[in-house]
Amino acid sequence: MSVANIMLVDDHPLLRKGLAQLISLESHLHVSCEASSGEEALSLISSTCCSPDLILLDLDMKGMNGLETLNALRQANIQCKIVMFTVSDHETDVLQALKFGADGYLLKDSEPEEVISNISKAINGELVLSAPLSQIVARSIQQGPSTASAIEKLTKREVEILRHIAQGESNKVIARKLDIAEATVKVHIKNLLKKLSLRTRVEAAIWAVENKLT
Amino acid sequence: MSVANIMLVDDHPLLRKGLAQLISLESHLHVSCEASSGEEALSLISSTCCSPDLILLDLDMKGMNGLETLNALRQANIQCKIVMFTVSDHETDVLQALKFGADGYLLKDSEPEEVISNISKAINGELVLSAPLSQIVARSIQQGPSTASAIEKLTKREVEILRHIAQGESNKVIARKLDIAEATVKVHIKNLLKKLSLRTRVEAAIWAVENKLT
DNA sequence: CCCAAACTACCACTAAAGCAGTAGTTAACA
DNA sequence: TGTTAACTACTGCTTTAGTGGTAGTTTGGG
Repeated sequence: MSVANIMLVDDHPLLRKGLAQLISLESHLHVSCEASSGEEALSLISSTCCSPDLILLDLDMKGMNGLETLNALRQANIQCKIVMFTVSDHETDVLQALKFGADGYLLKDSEPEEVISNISKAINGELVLSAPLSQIVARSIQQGPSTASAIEKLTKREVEILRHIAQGESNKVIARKLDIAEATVKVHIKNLLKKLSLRTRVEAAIWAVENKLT
Repeated sequence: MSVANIMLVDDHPLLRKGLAQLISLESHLHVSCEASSGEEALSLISSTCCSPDLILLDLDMKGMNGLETLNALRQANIQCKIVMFTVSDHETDVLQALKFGADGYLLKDSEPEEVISNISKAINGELVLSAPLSQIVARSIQQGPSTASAIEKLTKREVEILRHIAQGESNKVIARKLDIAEATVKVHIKNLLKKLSLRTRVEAAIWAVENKLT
């Protein structure tokens, strides 16, 4: 293969610089364009201003986050390799990314050499994961598709109510805001707790915060 | 002034590379050494292997975090400029850092030019803050030293119990684990809620998680 | 030595949360 | 068309949480 074009999507300019510089040291890799947000990435891609062979995509961005961007890109039928590049080693993020069609998931605290070699592998069609993540993925497969897409099992209403719980609101307040009976709120909470295998609203709030549902 | 020596402390090798490269473009700045953890930074400094004019210190690191490192450096009577460099715009982090004697607080999503100019200013003795933070700091000063060091107002026992709340445990469970009466747990919670200006254990749990007390 | 703060404990009470079961309406779907 | 899932609502009940007040012990600092 000649030279692979790479697109960087990250809202930290400095990290982009670091990555770009690192990549520029490799003769077979070339950073063809950069975006500082999911929205920008989408418009760049769709306007065919650049057609990278691989996209390095940050997860934790303002506005449209990495997973949403990934999903949007795949919906738009973008076929190039997409590798997530993030600090999050949360199981849900990893599994969601893979589910949405990511070709890899690398952690930002990896060694530079590892990042480069993984990018190269991804370009050649390998699915690459940062070492610490293999266990997580393996474990989740053993346990079945339970913990991972837990949130997908929730109905819209349940997710909505979970967000309110994660704001510390009481059932009464939630009921008033959603204009439904407090009893109904309780029902939804009972159901969502069961789906998430949690026991109390406190655990639900913690879960929501840790999974950035806020 | 001739050339200012800068030390980078961050557990992301890539970000260090990016920063180093950016800084190397400035003739009056020079990266004299790097550390990937707070512990490493301390040992490098104390062994006088390097004596930087300014330290760029990440907040969110494994092991010893940025605030602890900052504190340790100041305790060790290190007089050089120390500027925090992080993604966190949490009020508590900013105020804690300033309290511990940081000479600045920059956000990682700043523009590179802004970072460079702020580093230069810090070296010249200015206290530098990323733009979005000025408001936060100003507001907190208006409101008095309340929200900031909230956690410092908590007693050891209260912090301990707060951690348990942040695990989703009930009063009964906490009481059993700490081998005290449930009524006592309630008293501690009542007190810590008041100190943190919160109303329920759910809010406390959220607070704890968001402030990484877990 | 005394004081203040922290930690402990109890009581009584109100409010909130959670569980179980029943049941009506709507909308999607086979 | 019948079935299922989601959303809604209610009752009744038990458990947990939270507030107020009182009060004893311990501990560190002036």
